[in-house]
Amino acid sequence: MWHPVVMADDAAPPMLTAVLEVARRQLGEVGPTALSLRSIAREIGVVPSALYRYLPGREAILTQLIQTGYERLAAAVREAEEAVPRQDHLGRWLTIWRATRDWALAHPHEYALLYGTPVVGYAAPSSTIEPATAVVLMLARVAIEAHAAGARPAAETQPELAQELRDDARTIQDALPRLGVEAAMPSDPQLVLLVVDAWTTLFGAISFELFGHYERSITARGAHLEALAQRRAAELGIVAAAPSTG
Amino acid sequence: MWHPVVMADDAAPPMLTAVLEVARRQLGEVGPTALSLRSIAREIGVVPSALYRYLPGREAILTQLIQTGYERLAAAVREAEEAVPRQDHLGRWLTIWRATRDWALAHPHEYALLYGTPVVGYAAPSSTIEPATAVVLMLARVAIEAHAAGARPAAETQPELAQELRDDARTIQDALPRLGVEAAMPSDPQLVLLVVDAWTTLFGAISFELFGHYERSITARGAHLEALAQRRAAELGIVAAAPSTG
DNA sequence: GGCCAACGTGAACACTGTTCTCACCCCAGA
DNA sequence: TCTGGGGTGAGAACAGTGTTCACGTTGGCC
Repeated sequence: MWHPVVMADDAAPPMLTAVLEVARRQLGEVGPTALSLRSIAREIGVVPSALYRYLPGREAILTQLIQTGYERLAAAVREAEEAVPRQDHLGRWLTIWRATRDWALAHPHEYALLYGTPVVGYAAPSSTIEPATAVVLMLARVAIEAHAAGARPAAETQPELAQELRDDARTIQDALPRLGVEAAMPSDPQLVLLVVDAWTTLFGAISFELFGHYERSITARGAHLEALAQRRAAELGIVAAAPSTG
Repeated sequence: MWHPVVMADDAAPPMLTAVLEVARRQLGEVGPTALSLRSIAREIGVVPSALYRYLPGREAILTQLIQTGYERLAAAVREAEEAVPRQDHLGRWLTIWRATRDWALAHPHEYALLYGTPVVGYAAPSSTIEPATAVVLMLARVAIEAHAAGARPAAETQPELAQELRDDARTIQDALPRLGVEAAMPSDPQLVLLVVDAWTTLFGAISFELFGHYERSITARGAHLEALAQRRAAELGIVAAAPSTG
């Protein structure tokens, strides 16, 4: 059992913030598994055991980094997306994809901590799964607003869906308002599932790129992600807004 | 520098095979980063330094496990796929997806070693990237055979492709015969790129499932992967072969 | 002024990967 | 039959890790 410092946001001990600062800096250089508590203490100029006054152990540092990592990723993507005109749904959609990839390339080890092999144990603490939903929620918001503006999913990509999957879709749909997505959504479960599809593709592609699986096949990584984003947008019926002679 | 035992397939030292056997067994329990050379030596009943007669270090064990891991995955998927009638392209396609997921669920740590955060260093040795292509090659073969049988990609999912991406597609296409895929393929780059898309989706979804990102959203994981496979098949024009009253 | 709690130190333990020296043992050649 | 010699594994050692615990010091409050 461990009780000190309930990690309340108000008045965080300066040492704690120093630990997380140094930890994130070192994470930019060495990767999650190589991140060393002793090395962090060394850089702060303190003996390793001193950190145990503020943290229950090494895993807690990683958990904190995961949580703020999701928030930093979300902030970067949100900032990029908000610069695009609201009615340009395709532009917003593509921007989310690009900004996510840009952030991942700029912070590969931090990305690996979030989306690579879990290192804290195989069940993520619930405190880390809520901020993790930010990017998919942004995708969902764009898809919903595009739908409200008349976009319709391509009809031919509609296999018969298993009932349990329809139930998942409905549960997700019902949870959206609570997560800040004002969803006056059609009862069609296809929309949510297509968003989950796109979300999976986005991070699947970035992970493949960063983890070396495109090594001798796809070299035009940016263009490749762009094509994926376009295809997923097309499935959702999200098309270019500007005057296009199509 | 390190020279003994060039890892030739003929007459591998029994200790070496024992190491890899025990290593894979332990990998089934603890995960790649926790895999310990000392623990392996302990189980064999030998002192740690003894292993250095046969291996240059811990990373070499992981590299070996990666290589044979890809081969084991490929074997499992191939066995399942070969049980499906050749002309049932959709059935073969879906079987590849299911078999890959089944193997991943049965060997989560081994899957994490292959498709999670790289642990051997950020450039995979070239000996490990060739067997890694087996699954995507199987997807490609089915897509090509379906195409030869008349399947055509959906026309509307065709954004203008960047030239560099078309070049990648051509390079891949040219490499296929050398990799055992007898490809009398159309010059359309779309087909290869759609296969890469599907490949990315497949492992993206499995990684999301295993690494906990579907934790409170998608619970019907099997049905979900099935839907993804169906959608990717539809984009490639792979449809059910049997008499179906559409 | 004295007390108490928070703080950081230092030593220690149990691990890890890796290197090096040393003894053994078996087999080839004289 | 004796004698090397080479491959083999043991053992100790080094540097590093996460974690625990007992010990001083120090600063603020009564």
